[in-house]
Amino acid sequence: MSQADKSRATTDKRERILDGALKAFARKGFYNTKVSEIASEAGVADGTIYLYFKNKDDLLISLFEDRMEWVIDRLKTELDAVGDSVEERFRRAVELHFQLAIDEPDLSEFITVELRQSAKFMKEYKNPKFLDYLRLLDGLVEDGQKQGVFRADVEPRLLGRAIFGALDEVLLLLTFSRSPNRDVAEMTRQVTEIFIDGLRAR
Amino acid sequence: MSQADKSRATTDKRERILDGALKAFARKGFYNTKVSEIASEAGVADGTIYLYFKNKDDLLISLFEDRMEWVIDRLKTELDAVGDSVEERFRRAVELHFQLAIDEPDLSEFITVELRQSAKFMKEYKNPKFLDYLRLLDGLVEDGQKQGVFRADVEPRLLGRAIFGALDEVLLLLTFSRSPNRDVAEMTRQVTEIFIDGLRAR
DNA sequence: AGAAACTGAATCACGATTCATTTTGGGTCG
DNA sequence: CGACCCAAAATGAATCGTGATTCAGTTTCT
Repeated sequence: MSQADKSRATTDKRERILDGALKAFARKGFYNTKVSEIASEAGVADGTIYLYFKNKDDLLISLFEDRMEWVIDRLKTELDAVGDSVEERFRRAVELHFQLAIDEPDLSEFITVELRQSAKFMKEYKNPKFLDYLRLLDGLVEDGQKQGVFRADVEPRLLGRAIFGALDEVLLLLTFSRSPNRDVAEMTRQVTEIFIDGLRAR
Repeated sequence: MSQADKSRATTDKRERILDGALKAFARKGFYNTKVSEIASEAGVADGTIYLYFKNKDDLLISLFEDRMEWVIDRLKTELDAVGDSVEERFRRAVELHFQLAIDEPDLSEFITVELRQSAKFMKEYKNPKFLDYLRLLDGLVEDGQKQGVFRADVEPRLLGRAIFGALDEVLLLLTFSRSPNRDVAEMTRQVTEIFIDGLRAR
């Protein structure tokens, strides 16, 4: 086995554990998930998990960082593809946030439900990936202000936070609503319009 | 001791336990709080808690219901006092939500952090008080639509949810920000204006 | 006195973590 | 090539602390 392959195999097993943890946490939440359940979900022995992660908490944090990074990269890529119009970029950000409920239901459940809980238990640890995501959102507000499209009398940090809250709560609704996939496009339209019209410079 | 006094005393001890639980949960979260910590915070023996609550989960649920009811009553009262203008009522609702961080920091932390976690572990149990609060918010949107002040092409339920998310995320920010009480009035102004302008009928 | 409320030490199930043992897999040598 | 060796990786049964809950005994009420 070459060095590259060996490192690949290692990564794969680590990834299997993260996958298993995501499934398990989504299903029962962090505190109600047994390490042995994660292990069996991942198809490894209990002890193996401790070869890749210091402990259960570390596994949670690692899972966050890994998946948030994925979400952030996806958002950045899609925003780059969409051009310069702040309105259009904003709309796309909203749509992608909601789309997570369809594309990655487990991840969606994990993020919406466990983020705060962990924000708490990580009181000292400053969840940096979450802050990156917030920065992306308030960056949109800031850009809109610079372009003169958005009103200048609001703080981007505050609004970014409010927007994140709104998006995440709707994502939670989508994630848990048993009702057949409500129309993501229409929900995107409504939420986008409210914020864009509210933010627009007069 | 009269019947009224006895019931009062009982209520008091129950209330002491709820208070202790609130403090403890706010400090360390539900899963990291020991029943014995709640007991000592409340000044009762461990076993006494089980005379008033079936188990730790039941204590959590009871605490939710009790405190959310208080929050809802407070909001209803204040909205009644404020008159018919939807804009003014909306502004007041936002302000009261944020004000919780100042008035009741423990409760604020408890609600912002534990609500989702519990929404999860109460998957079957339909947190009715939380739904009442949502209903109050989408009721504002609906009223605005009926009065022709707000646009009719959005679903109140969706917007109520988005608004709750925005408010709660900002409340979280206020609750955890060590920075000296940021200006609640100014934050209220900004968030209120965005939503009202976004919702306004054209 | 009798009931109700309360107490807190003891129980007991649970589950994260450890570690002695086994398996794997590539490198070396005859 | 096959036998052998070693280190790294993996295993999973046993350990061990923890903490929710119980309940026999005590205190407080009426």
